[in-house]
Amino acid sequence: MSAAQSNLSIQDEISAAILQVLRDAQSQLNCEIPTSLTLDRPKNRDHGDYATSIALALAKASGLSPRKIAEIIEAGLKAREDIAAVEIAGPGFVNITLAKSSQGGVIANILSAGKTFGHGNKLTGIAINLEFISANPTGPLHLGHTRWAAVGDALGRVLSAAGAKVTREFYINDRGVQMDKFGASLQAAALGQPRPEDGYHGAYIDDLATEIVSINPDILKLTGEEQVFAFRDLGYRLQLAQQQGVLEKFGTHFEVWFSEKSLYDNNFFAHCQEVLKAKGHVFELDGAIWLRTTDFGDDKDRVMVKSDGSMAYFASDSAYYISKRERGFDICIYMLGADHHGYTGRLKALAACNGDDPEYNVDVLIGQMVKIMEGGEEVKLSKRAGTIITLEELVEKVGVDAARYTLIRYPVDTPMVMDVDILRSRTNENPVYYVQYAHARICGVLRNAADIGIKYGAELIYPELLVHERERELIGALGEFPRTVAGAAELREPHRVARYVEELAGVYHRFYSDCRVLPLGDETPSELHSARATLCSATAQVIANGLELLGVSAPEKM
RNA sequence: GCGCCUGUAGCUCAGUCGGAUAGAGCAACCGCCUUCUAAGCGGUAGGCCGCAGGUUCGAUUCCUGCCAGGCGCACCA
Repeated sequence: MSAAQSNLSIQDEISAAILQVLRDAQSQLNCEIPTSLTLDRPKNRDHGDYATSIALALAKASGLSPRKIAEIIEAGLKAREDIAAVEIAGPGFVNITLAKSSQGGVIANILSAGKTFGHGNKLTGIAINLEFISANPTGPLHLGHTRWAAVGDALGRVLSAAGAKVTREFYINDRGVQMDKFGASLQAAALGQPRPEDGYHGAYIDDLATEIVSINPDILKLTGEEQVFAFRDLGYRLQLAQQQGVLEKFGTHFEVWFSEKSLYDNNFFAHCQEVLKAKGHVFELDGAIWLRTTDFGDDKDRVMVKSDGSMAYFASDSAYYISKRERGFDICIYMLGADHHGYTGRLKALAACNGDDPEYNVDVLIGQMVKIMEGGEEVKLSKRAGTIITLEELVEKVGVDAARYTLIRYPVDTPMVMDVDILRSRTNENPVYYVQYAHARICGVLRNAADIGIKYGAELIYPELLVHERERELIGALGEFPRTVAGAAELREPHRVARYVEELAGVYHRFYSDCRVLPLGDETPSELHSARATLCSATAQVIANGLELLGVSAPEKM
């Protein structure tokens, strides 16, 4: 049975086979057999296509020498047709070289799966709430938000590819003192008065105030609080619409825009308080209502309702979490800025107070700061002062693809520096071009193939002809895509997809320079030309699928 | 004081359950375009993987301590 028919990748088949061999040898090994193992791709190609160190790992428990265990594996795999050679190396590594013909399975899989190649079922049936950005609707989205706009969206795509049912959600902080300060700042700007000291000072406030007055001139006739509220509410609507528009253009789409204010509609908060109370972790002290999060490892208990009767921010956090769970989400992912990392403990404790498993139901990702350099100097960020780099400005400077790609290709827990000058340059200092160029290059080759009548496709794989070292590397790299996507989903690390796609692009470029795809001059078209063109089309598919997961375009021409 | 994150090549950074000779791009130097996109490819050079212990057959990876940098520790939002 071929890999395509079984819908299992060749690695999966072989690792399953090794596990079976080990289980069959249970009596000799006399130790617990692991339920899964992954085959590594050795860096050194003398070590075959795949390698495992399982024999070394089991040596101690079984009391057998690693080499002895390796020999058992070798003997058990020998009969397989899809394996050309099994070698035992060093202290007990098992190196496996695939049969040429079996390598074709990867290409067949890619061509038959098309856009869904790389998708898996690791998270099938799991409903995930993915909350990110969640900016105050009091100003434009800045660079920190932009990192999440790119990474959060990509993570959503990756989780979906792994089978999860993903809902991207933007939590709108539309109540509380920040909103009131926003209203007061807009009012002051419209009336030509000095802004409140602790208000918003960016230049956008003037523009927004002007826009509000032109939409609703009567607002100037209002007085006092009524006028502040009118500015606040209209300003909120305009600013939210502005954020939504910018995000759509950025390719980041939210299924749900969740209003914090709505948590207090229809007594929802009271309901949440009851839910938590019933679980036994709510108490009163000094006239305030608390959640005893210290029962579950938080460093202090948290106030929900203050002694003056107003709602603490944590009241919203609690109600919002309850809402997510009651809406049926199994896993709630929070993507927060580094300045909010202190939230992790209380969010996990909150889940525990609700009777959930904080390690499973809550997943907090902390994103470190983004700095931006331009002209060799750091552009300082200060939202209040208004000298900010916004998402829009960044996109104007470097374009959506470069912005998204660069933000995604680093793990979020490392601080990153974006150099605008580099991102503007169209060289391979700029990895997004390197990858996109590989895709465009392949598309060019395939256009030419069509022009001169070289056929390619699933029935023209000819794996036994693809014996060149570069071809082997390329096929091997293509086969890694599904595992990369699954790992990225499981670890919540979409940057792995970006790194993978860079690696794949590099392997392709090397293949391209060493292996002529199309006939040269008056050379007669052969099966090898078709085989290589087919390999090219599979590669283009995988690069496109990878870029799709990042929300970055895969151009056919550059 | 407590907590989270980070420390890998001159620079920017990869390196999932511990594996074989630690990688990429840039910067430096040397090569490759009369035929598929040179936005590309090949080569040279560049490393106490922060420091010190520990666990292990084996540690950049896990544990402890220390040093350095960033961030946070409200009845603020």
